Amino acid sequence: MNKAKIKICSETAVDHQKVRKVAQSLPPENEIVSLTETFKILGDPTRLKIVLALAREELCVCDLATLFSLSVSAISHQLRLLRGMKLVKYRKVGKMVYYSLDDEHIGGIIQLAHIHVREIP
Amino acid sequence: MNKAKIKICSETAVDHQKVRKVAQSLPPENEIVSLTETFKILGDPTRLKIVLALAREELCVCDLATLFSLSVSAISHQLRLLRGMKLVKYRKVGKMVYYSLDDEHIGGIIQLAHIHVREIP
DNA sequence: TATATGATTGAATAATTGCTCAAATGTTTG
DNA sequence: CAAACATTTGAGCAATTATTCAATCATATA
Repeated sequence: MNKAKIKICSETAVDHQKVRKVAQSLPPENEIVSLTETFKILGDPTRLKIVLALAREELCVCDLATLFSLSVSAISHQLRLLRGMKLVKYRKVGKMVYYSLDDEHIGGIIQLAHIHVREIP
Repeated sequence: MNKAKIKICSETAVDHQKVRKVAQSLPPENEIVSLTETFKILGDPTRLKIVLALAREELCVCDLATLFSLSVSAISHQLRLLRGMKLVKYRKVGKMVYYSLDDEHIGGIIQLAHIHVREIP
């Protein structure tokens, strides 16, 4: 019931056939939203750095805070988001919590994007 | 001169050797920022849909507005950002402006992320 | 030339977000 | 048990942002 035709442009400007064809070829809305959530979580320097660091070494919250000169709280907040997206896992050892990457794909996605940005100049 | 040691955690908690090692292995700051900009621009449903649509067909602003039931203005604003990132190119034909994808990598990045989100359940 | 139309732009607004600060948890150890 | 410490959490705040609205630009055509 959301598919009602809303008139946005004059009929002459819109190529309805093309529009319909493209509409059918797009992924479903829920997949698009999941995709954007994946990209969004990598779209912040702090979080991306955390992911890159954890891809190399298992680190505790203090290590990450020191590494990026940020407060422990700020790191912890971001780790919570990364946990929510199941991108990182953790291991408790006494008071300390060691985080590491928990995703096989994210590394490849970042690597591909890295190739991309290197070619931009 | 920004490397000054800021004390964040007690010395015992931080594994300075590991931190130093990871710090050296990370990409330079400017590349990280470029990476986040790439991910950020894909991290919005409207923009991602535009990119996905333009990857399939060359479309005018009205086509896109109709396709996603959004105002021409909203689409145009987003297209401006995509132009700024050189992800789309355009072709003027009279009053109309036809947009299409202008990047070889973005498709692969989205495709890889798509595989990722499909495996999440 | 005047009008209509596709597109762009700038200002305004509401929503989101990343960080700080303060307080709370959980665990170790004196 | 109390103090210290690593971490988490929630509230608050400043900055960013996606959309709308109104105005403007550019082109076609009547």
